[in-house]
Amino acid sequence: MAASIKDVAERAGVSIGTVSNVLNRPEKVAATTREQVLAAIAELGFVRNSSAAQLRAGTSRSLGLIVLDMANPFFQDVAKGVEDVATELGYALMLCNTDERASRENWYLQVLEEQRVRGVLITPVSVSSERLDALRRRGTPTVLVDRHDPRGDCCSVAVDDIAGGEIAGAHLTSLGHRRIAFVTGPLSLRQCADRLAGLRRAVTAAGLDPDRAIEVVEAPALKARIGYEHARKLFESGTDVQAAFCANDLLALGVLRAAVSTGRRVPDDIALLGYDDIEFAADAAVPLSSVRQPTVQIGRTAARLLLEECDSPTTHAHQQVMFKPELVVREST
Amino acid sequence: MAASIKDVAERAGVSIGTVSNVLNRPEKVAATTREQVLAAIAELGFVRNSSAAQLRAGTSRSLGLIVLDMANPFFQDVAKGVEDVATELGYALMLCNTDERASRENWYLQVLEEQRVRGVLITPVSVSSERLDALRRRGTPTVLVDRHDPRGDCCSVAVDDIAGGEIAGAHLTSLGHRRIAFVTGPLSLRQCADRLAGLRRAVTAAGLDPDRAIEVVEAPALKARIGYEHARKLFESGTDVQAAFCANDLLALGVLRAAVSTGRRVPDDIALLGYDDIEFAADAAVPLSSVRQPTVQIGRTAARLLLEECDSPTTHAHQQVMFKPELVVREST
DNA sequence: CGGCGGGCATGAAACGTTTCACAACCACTT
DNA sequence: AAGTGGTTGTGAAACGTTTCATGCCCGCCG
Repeated sequence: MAASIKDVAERAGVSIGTVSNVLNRPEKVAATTREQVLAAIAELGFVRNSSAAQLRAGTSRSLGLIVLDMANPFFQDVAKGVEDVATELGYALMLCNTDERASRENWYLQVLEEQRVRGVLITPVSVSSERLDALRRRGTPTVLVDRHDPRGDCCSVAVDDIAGGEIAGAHLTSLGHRRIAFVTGPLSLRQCADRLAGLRRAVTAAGLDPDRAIEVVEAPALKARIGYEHARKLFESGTDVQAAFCANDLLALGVLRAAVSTGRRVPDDIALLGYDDIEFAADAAVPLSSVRQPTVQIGRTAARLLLEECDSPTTHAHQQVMFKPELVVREST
Repeated sequence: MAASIKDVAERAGVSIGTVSNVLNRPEKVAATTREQVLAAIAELGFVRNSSAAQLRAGTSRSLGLIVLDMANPFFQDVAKGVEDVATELGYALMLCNTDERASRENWYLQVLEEQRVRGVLITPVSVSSERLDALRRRGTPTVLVDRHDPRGDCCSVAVDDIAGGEIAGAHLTSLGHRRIAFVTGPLSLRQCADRLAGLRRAVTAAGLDPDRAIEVVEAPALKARIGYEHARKLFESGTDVQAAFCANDLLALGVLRAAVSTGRRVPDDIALLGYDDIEFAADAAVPLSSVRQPTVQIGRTAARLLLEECDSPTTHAHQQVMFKPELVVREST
């Protein structure tokens, strides 16, 4: 069906090898020959078959990125960072969405390994994955994103959530707040637990008793709707909290809605601090203060670590990169 | 390096063909032989090389999806729909982000064609693309997403934006509003122009003069920040508009912020109607009424059309599917 | 007993590249 | 005239599958 390199060779009246050279090392072939070959390529609409190229080369020029949820702004930004670096270096990116399902993660790992991708960036569904270990064992470089590798047998890029919680707590206590709600998703998520730990540390450092200063509101998901419902219940209970620190911006936006709908003014009646600094945080009805993670940079760094390992697998030493988050103050605190 | 089918064959003491049969038609192989082969596969950690399989088969089991911007919730939902259908049928998805740059679009089209993907779903950067036409001419099925193909030589799935504008206009006029602001992105975008056309039609149908009833506020981008700035200017000018229809939800959220910050009450002082019904619309400080597009269904439909064309290229007839949007009323109107 | 058919396994060809050792040619130098 | 070196081009092998014609073995029927 499609024209092959052989058809091009015949048409241009040269050998197959020469066509291949025009494609891969044009400077090695005489200008006139090259012209003829290029003309033949154009006439036939030839497009290189990368399966054949890969088969022969034994390696592809593509990366896999497996994330938990592409609807999550965090992963979008990470993906953007990865994509930037990848396209810059001529790698194609296979973007894979697990929806937090282990079965899909395994399926994608299988597909990527069959495709012989050069490397894989992944935020695994659970801490340990047999298939992932197998992939690594067989020699495909792997980088963990937003996860820390306890065993140090691959690179990882994460953000220090304890530090993030601490920054948040320091900010709120320095504004004089003595009763702080921590609105969070399931504390079984490391992220949430760490942010709480950091908050407690900061509150303690400010000379308060964390058990009395912090009121934990644990919600079942990190969504705006859920934040709204829980905050509403909290407000209607006649709470005395002066500030709410939320485990992510969506929760915070939900809390903001609850505040507006119960007639509270932000930040006068209640201060509000989010986490992630999603793009929309700055444009909320009351622009939201937030703890920003360097998401795009996480992606870029992860991609660079991966490609470094691909390029020099022997000299490469695994690194555990840990970024520090940063406070962005707007009108809600 | 990696174990090949040949290694497996040796280890299991069978021929290469038999291993291939175990992989592809297990029922054709005697149970005991199959066991041995499977054992050998497990021991060696064999993973099929899909480049070789593809090369031989001449066709791959993957699709390409090229979108303008993965940060846009519209495309996220579309992608989800496509992914659902694709994985269900065992196809892998290559997700490609052009960032609205033609150069990237061309690069991705090249990569996808080299990979011999089975088909391509695309929202092209511009109306006509030489590379895209070439791809189609060479026999790769193509479906346009959120675009209408004027020439009818491929399938397309889009949404009727004129109808959307009309629904919006009918809703607002039925609420008694006589002066309506249309806050929009560049009118050079078909989407925006169509929605305005629909709005004018509805206003006319309500017995009003569209030139006097509608105040067009054309902003340079469909972003919350921009919506805030333009709405603020509008409000401070002492306008008499009673309602604002926004070309997308992000603009509407910006307008909401402007309303809140200038002390206007929504919907009493000003009614607000968005477009797209992004997930967050329901959880804004004032839950936003919006015109919903069936995004996930667009993705599913597009994928199904594509796979249908792949499966029966001869009998397939191109279809131009056009969905109608739907009004979702919440508290902002 | 001879022949036949079904169930399984085999071996080789083919897919479209890349790569590499080698050949052909030319221009110089000795 | 022979040798040297450099520039271009050639042809065949190899990559790991799938597929298909072929062959083998066994049991059954006549």
